[in-house]
Amino acid sequence: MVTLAEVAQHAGVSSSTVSYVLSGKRSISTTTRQRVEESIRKLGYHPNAGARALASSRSNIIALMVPLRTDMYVPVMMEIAVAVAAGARAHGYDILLLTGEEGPDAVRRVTGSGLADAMILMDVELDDERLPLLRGTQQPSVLIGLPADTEGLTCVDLDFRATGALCAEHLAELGHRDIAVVGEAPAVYERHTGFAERTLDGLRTRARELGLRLLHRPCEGGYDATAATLARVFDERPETSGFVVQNESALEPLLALLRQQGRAVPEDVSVVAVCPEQVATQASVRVTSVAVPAQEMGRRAVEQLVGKLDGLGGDEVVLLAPELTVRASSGPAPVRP
Amino acid sequence: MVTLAEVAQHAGVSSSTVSYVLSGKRSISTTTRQRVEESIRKLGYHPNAGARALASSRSNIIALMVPLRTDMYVPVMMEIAVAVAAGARAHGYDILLLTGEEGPDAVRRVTGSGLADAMILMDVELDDERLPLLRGTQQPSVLIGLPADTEGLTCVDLDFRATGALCAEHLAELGHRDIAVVGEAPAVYERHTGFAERTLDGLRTRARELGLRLLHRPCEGGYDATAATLARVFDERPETSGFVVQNESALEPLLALLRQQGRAVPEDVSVVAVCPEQVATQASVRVTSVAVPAQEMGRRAVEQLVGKLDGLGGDEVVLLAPELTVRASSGPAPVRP
DNA sequence: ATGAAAGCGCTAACAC
DNA sequence: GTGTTAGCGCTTTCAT
Repeated sequence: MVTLAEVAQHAGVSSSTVSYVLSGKRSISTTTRQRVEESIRKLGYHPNAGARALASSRSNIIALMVPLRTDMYVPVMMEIAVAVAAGARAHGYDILLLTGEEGPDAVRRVTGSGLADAMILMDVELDDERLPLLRGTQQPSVLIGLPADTEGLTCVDLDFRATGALCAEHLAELGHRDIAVVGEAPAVYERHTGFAERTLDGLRTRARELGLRLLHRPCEGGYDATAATLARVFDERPETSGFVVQNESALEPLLALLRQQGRAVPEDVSVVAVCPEQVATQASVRVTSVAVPAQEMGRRAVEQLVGKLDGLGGDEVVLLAPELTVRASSGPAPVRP
Repeated sequence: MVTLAEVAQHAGVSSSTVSYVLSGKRSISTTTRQRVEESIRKLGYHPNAGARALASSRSNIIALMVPLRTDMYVPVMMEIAVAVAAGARAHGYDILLLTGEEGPDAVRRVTGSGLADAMILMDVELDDERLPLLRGTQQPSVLIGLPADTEGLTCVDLDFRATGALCAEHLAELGHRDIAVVGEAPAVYERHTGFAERTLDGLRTRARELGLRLLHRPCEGGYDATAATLARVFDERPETSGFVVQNESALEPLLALLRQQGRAVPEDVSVVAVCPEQVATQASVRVTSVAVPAQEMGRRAVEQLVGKLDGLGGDEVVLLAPELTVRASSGPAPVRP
């Protein structure tokens, strides 16, 4: 293994000079720099991560805690994770992947050992058990998601309340009066995941203001569960002409079911979804949707975190404004007989 | 920050004793051990990762390289990644997440800096550009996927050739004679990803042996692309009665399209898919499928790697045997007029 | 069964 | 602009 000292010797300079060439923390004459850089290349030198972390108290690693539940809104999570990884690398950081499984212990382990300089938490619950620990630590962190109390925390999330409101508005403008919300799986609500509850809240509030009737049903997703949900909806509210789909794995089944039932989209029924663009555009009907900007969320989270690590910027809640894209699945409400 | 020396002082022992209590590398009297453990708890001591890595030349970190392409067979990748992370933790390792983006450079960076003790590569191409580097390194590694030449490498993968063969056999047994393969996106073949080509190979070989006629069409997935593919298939081979779907994002669209065309599944057309269990069971028809055992692949990869790190076991190719589960989408071929 | 002490490779004062 | 050097916190011989 090539060490910094060997590089120094090879270049005929002191080890600190090599170190400073690497870090750029003090000015080096061009000739010296070139000599050092050449030695580095020739010897194939790579700084030792452990030694560097020990000496500098910085690992240049960001921990990313992703939910263990692999069965839920997976594509979005993956997209965020990859965006975080890419963004982190762009700032010189590597990503340590933690699964939610370990829970708060993982936070302790990572902060305690200095394994990571900072952390990003995904899938934050409204009253997340990891939050007290974060508040009590020096370690900078950013949440992707929004807990009930954001005091002392930095959060990045789509403004799901506005998202819900936007969906309600869109359907209201088209003349729909009876709206059904195909929600997330019951477990998501039981865990009090912020985004699900906020979306619903935005939906309900705006619906009330606009005089819409709203029916909300959690839905596991998949064909059978969606079929059951749909049957219940039309049973209880036959007049329903607008759907807001929150669980993306219920989207395609819903469209297929409506088709089977002879309900035309968007002539008889309008459908609006909250999902990644890809899902909306690849479905059997181009679906009017509010995109979950996974990439941007990941990118912004890293930016916030790097800002904190560099001592700039404090706690802040970044809520991304939702954008609704009208596609082929929504249209004027059918004329009532 | 609490250091090992502080623990030692608090417990009234030398620092080496504390170190040995932690590592268990030499016998300690019960009384001493208890005193030390108590001090550790009382002081809230956490070993410093950097120092440990420097002194022991082991980071207890495994690097995991996942493909950057977030749009492809994502759920499987995510499932594998999470399984790897969980498995690694169970063996005392953390996971460093690398995106394929950096390519071979990431391998150099990680091996050179001692950031990770070993690495797991996903999404391996038949002639992957990272392989020469791996062969030339001391760093243990495991591939998830199978390159063309496995000499000197350890690989874990589903036996995709057998998977293809299994699908062909199943349809042949049911009396089907004209089979169409809805393949992966063209880009997947262009990159010469092993699993796609092997599946096709297994399919073709067995089909020939069984006297089946086989039509293979790459397919981007999504509704429109699948519709186009389906149209071409029936155009060229109107007699087609069996489908093997390899691209999971073409599965639900295919089922919906067949339904729309009035082709009953499985009475008129049989469908067999290669996909995760969840996709097969949540589709609009319970789909006969060969499961991609993502969890087990991740688990096995970690086991292989830990074995290597512990000096046991050498290079090995672990091919998991495919299992076909018959569900509602496949049945006897329709009687020809 | 325990201690003492020599590094591991790098960073960052402190010198000049 | 460059060199010298004292640690960073831990592991691991070598002693006893």
